[in-house]
Amino acid sequence: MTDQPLELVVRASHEISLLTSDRITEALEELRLTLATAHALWAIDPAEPAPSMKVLADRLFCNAPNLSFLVNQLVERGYVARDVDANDRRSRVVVLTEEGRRVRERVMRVTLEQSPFAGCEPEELSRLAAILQRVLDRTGPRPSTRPARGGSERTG
Amino acid sequence: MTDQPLELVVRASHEISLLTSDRITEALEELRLTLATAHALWAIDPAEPAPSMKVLADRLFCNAPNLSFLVNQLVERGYVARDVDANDRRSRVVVLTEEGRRVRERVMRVTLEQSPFAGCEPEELSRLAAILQRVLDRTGPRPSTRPARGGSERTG
DNA sequence: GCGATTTACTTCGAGACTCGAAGCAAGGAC
DNA sequence: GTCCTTGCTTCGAGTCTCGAAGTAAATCGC
Repeated sequence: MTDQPLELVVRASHEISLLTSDRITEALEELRLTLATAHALWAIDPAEPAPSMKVLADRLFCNAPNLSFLVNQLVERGYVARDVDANDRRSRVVVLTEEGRRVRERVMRVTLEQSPFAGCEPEELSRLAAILQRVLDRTGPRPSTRPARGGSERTG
Repeated sequence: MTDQPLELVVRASHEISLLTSDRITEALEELRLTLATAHALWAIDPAEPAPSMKVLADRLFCNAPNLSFLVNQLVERGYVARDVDANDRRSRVVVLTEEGRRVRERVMRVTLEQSPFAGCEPEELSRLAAILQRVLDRTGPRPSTRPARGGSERTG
């Protein structure tokens, strides 16, 4: 009865995430990051406009106080800076520093290398990507870690 | 450059896990569980022989002190009990109580319902299951949350 | 048998994460 | 200008996680 595909998929997906987290923890320590701060750093794509605290909190499924804490960690380590948004002076945007960009690249590289998905054939990976993309699209648009390639996003 | 399938897959998979966690948190509170304790409860399949603390810790990617803490939580809530393993009196096996079985069922049901994967067509789900199973198989056998259907496991 | 080592687990203390409540400053309605 | 809302921060409490140290049982070497 444990063999229904949905259960297998949910468990496998979760297991793969945990395994990946477990494998990268050591490398993250060298970068003075934890899983939480590394995830926050990952969520700031230098190719996109700098996200506000609120946007970032939504991306990370966490609340404002928690994000303040995480960003403080990154600021202390010199990986990001806070800027006041000129269009709304209540809002602070989080900007990667030069070193932050480098460290973020390293986090991504290590994570992709260590992921069990790294062992997939390109063809298998493409099928997987297509399915997962569809699944995410169906859940309704998220505050975008992944900015919708053909997208209608009006980021300014 | 963000479009390579591996990155998309790793991010999507992680995102889906987080989204699922976020969605079930409220329901778990009613069961007096957190994500960590719910995960521990999930990892104890009543159809398999009761796992030792060590086996359970391996399944959850956590260490011994942490597992002690989690099992204590579950014991306090009446969902599991510790038994001394007759074959090795150093070892304690974790056994679901009657209520523990019921609560575990509920955790699984809620999680599967709330998972973004729940929206997949059966055919899509099967393809996904096949791929993920292959990915996990390639990473080497884990201490088994998922006991290898055709398996050669000698559980005694 | 008996001591030394290893293994399974627990306790303890510290650090990291997360949240709700409360507070502050800026924007918007009127 | 006043009231309300929004974005963020600070604070305090609770949860999670780990390493270090300790206990008990098993195993090894003899």
